[in-house]
Amino acid sequence: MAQRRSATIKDVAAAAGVGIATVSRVFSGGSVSAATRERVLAAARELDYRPSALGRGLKLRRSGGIGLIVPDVTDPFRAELVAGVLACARSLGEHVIVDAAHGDPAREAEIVERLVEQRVDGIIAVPAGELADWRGAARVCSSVVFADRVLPGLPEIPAVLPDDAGGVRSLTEYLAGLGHRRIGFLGGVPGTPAGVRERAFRDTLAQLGVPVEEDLVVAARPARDAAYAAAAGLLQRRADVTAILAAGHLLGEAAVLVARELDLRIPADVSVAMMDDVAWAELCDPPLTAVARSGHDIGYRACELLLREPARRGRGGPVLLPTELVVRGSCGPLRPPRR
Amino acid sequence: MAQRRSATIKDVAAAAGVGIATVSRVFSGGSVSAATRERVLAAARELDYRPSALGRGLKLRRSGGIGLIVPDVTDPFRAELVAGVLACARSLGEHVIVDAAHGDPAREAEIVERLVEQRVDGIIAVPAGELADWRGAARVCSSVVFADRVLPGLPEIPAVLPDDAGGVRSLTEYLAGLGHRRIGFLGGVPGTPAGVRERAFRDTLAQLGVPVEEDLVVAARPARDAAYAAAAGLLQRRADVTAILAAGHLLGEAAVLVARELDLRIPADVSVAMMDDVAWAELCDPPLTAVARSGHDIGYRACELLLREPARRGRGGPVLLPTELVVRGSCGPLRPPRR
DNA sequence: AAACATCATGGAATCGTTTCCATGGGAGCG
DNA sequence: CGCTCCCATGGAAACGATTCCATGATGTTT
Repeated sequence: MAQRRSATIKDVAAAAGVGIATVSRVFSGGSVSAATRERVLAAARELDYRPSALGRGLKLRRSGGIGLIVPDVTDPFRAELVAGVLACARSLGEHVIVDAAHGDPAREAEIVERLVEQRVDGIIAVPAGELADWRGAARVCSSVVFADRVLPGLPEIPAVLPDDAGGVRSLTEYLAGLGHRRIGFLGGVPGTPAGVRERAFRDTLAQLGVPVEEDLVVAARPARDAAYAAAAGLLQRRADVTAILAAGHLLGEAAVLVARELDLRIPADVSVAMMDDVAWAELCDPPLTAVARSGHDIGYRACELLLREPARRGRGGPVLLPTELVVRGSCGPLRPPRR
Repeated sequence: MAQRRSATIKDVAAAAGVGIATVSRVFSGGSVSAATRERVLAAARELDYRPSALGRGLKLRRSGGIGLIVPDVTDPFRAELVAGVLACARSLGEHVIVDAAHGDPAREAEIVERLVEQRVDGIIAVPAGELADWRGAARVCSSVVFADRVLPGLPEIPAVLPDDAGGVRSLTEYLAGLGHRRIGFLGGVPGTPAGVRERAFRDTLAQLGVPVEEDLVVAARPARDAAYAAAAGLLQRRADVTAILAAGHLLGEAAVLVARELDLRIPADVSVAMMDDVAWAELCDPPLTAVARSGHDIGYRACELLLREPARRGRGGPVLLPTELVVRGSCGPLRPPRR
């Protein structure tokens, strides 16, 4: 029972008195007579045999797994995305190799390299940069699907994205509808994909006839300290802003903390709304108005695109998933300015 | 350049005019003369060759990856744990196959089966139940380390655990020190590993000479709705509780929401403290006092135990990692009872 | 200068599967 | 009864790497 090395298909064949081809058929669904099948299964059970995915993978030239690269698994939105990929992959019988690139293109390139060596059946990535050999990976052994983000230099890679622009637009319109005119925008650094959101903000304001004050649009790296600094800078510099639109949950968090620090009441003194409806938005006091994009759906959809719709991939541009405005209590109508 | 099938070691050998053994040595660190090595690398680059982990794995009988099973990757604490495992695995050159069992032992058993077939070098699990063949997995191809939780029936499996008992003790002592005597305990269902926390709560109270009222100890399944129901039940049934100790972040969240619903001010009407220092604890108003256990450390340590200290595994019982009481503003001194 | 140790190198076996192809027997049909 | 057809089955050749072992060419020692 406790054999030195785990049983192989050969051992099972010998024990059942059949050829290895027959054992293989039993386990991978070939046609085998009922009696033989039973004998083989009994022998396999007896020997505690598990087919080796390595042997099979070598022969089949695929590992039966996919790779998933995210910036950070602890970000609640990314965690949801991971969960979505996991759910879809499981339903399709594939396993998932997950790794975090932490926003570092070099690290990401290493991960891609490794996944290609593993001969994964495909890669889903929230890409950090163009350093990795995305084209090579897509060509050599597997296909690539981007999720949540795209890379400007690689338009041919299929992608599944949240409708960020639509989300920002609805937030902006909502705030403007409440009467706000001096709306602070906390966004990401210009070079990054965050540009979509800032653009949507500007466009919507322009469309509503509200002038954009450059001074009210600030950018921060995606990190807690940077977000906090940006929010503090904005709120201290411009005591006359009446609303803050945070382009991400880290920025929203920063806005809330800074407001509390400065003794500004939400929404009496300043309204706050953000992108990303993470769990704490509801726990905040007051609960935060936010735009929800479903990380789960994005991950699930990306995985489907990768594994079950090879034909549709990349046709008709990226798949856009809808966002939803969740109104809570953090935004109020315009009041006379403070001070 | 865009060959039909990706280049193999044979192609590289032929292109470089050497034997395949030499190519193998170049890539896996054997001794090769500098000139030959250069020729081989040039040929490999030319052919865009990547060694196949499948071929290597078959020969070496190991895949170079480990498996990680958690109940749910979207739980912030579990996400941190995943990040810790990822960090350690990366530093040791292994990849990680992640899957979520969602608390279902049957699903977990399937995942274990799959990982064994993949011939992973080891499995780290936050186990859901004893249905999976943990012993078999540990024996056949890989070793198993439990993280964050253990299974009573499997004491021989090594484990890395937070010092839950210590954490609950410090919370209980803290609340009692503020004068609280009627402390409500929101815990997990009895059968589960959550028992450790309840036991620590009871023991600490006994030690402090405070009688335990059974009516104040309630249990909930680890889900939002169940947690909310438990918290609501407790606070409505016993309007005289002056403090709540939530044994997990979901329960803490429920306590905060229910208190808000019932118009109880924190900490004026009721003090709230919880296990798990998740991100929103700081964003809450008032910020929540909590006990921090580092998911990252638990994951990292479990991975180290699995991969680099096979000798120390399982000796001297589970590894206990310290917890830390983070005092914020959600607990106040005892006041005259409400009503 | 002979014997020997050292080193780079290639050949070949091996890891555990899948799958093509050949074989043999039984059933169906004329 | 003989022929064909089909189906279950086994043998053997991949798949792409590692590694033991043998070989020849060096360099070292007495």
